[in-house]
Amino acid sequence: MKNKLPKQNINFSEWYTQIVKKAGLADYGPVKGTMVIKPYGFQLWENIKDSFDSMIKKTGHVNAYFPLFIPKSFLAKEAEHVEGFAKECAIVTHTRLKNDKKNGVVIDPKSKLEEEIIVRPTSETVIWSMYKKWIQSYRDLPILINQWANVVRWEMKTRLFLRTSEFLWQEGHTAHETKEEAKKETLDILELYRQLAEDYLAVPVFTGVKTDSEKFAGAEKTYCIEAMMGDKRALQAGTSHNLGQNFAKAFDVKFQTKDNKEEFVWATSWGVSTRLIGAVILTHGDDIGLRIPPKIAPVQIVIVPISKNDDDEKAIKLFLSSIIKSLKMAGVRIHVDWTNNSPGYKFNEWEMKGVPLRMEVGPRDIENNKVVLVRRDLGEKMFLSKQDVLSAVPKLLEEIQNNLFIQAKKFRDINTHSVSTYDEFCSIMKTGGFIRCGWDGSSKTELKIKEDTKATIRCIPFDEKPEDLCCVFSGKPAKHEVIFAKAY
RNA sequence: CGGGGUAUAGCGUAGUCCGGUUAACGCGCCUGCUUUGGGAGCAGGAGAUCGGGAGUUCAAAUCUCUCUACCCCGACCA
Repeated sequence: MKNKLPKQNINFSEWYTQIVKKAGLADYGPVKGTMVIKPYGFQLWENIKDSFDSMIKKTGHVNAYFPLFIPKSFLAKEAEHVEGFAKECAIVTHTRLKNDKKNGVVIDPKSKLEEEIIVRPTSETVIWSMYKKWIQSYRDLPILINQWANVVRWEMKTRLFLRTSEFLWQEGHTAHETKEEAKKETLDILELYRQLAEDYLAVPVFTGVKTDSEKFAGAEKTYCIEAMMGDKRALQAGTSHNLGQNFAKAFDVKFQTKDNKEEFVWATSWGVSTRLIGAVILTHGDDIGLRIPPKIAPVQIVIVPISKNDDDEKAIKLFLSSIIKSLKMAGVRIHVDWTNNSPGYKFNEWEMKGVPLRMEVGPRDIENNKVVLVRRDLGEKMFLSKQDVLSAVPKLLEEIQNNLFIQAKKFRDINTHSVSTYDEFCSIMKTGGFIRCGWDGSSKTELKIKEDTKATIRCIPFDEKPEDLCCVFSGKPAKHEVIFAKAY
């Protein structure tokens, strides 16, 4: 055995970094905190992206593109927003380099910009500066725009996919006539995020509201999906913000109502990022490698031919041609590994890359008119007749998709505890997991618990039942039932 | 950004404490032949100014300083 991964339970963090690199998902870029997404990882992203893109198009949203560069002054228009992002902005101050005998290339001081430009950490400000031009009357509303883009946040500590200085995401920015409509939009999108996570990524999530201290800088309310990773820590997988009239006021975006009154526009924004790939890895991965849910897997079935000579190879190609053709027609993403590596090598390689199904075809199978199928999620080996393969593969892919979700949900549920005393709370936090408990609603309590245990309130779940609960920390009657966890 | 650790060929390591020939090994890579049902074999070959820079010395992978990246633990975040 070579090229082995570290065991998850020995060093989960190291396991993560290694699998990302070994499975060919990504590599480090030359600038600190940057990431190269390699073809296998990018196909995964494209599949996630396409799934969500069609969801939002079905609900009336359209794509557009706004610039990477934002005037520095824009960021200052919304007070909380500056506060939230000022500390992590990349700033363009000059526009030219020049040659220097001593130091190679240096900044040309003559090219200093009058007003410095920031690289977007998120696009609310540019977008609302444009919406001001586009919106006059209620007839211009709603605006339901999304963009697929890169953003830059200068993070101190970075990790591939989970937190990089530059990342890819989608950001939706909508403008509405009424408060209710904006709220509905925020919640409708959250529901799409839940579907994306659970039905496509097979990642079970809690849905809920962020507390004030955890909400987006500039939002009235932030709704989120929160998932549990394989090390029992929480990952915020998507957020949907009800921005109220904050950005409309900051950018002076008013519209005329039907009865000819002037009113500020109501706004939402929402995003998911390449972090979702991290969620997939950390939710489903095991000591062998990745396990990618079939719906988003770049390769859904890999075929490993086993041939002893050229005649075998010819026979296998012939045997496979009709199978491959029909599977492709059925929309199955298929790859045949004709490399000269040994079968054992290929088995390990593709298991590490998380391909849901493997088909083995050798002389023995051809003789019996059969193929071998192996499920990545269970390691189960099956022998199927050639005729049965076509109907079995789509069914198996569906089963694997469901099973990954069930396994992840089971894991999350047994590691989600309801507690009523702070002693219990602390002892559970030592071993990890989610805790559901009462909270008195004060930021002080929240902060104190964070200082003690490193756990934060991931969300106030929609299905909370605070009625008979007391705050786990203060003992006061609970204002909310919340979910605590250590987060990524 | 603070504390601790690591950095030697694409990957994993030995050598570093105690400075001294041509920097060693396994895997991978290239060529050829033989192979192929759980990480194939033989033969030949390429590949490292020892993370970067500065210093001490007749001599530095080895000692000193500094910078950078990664890992673990804290503060910030999607």
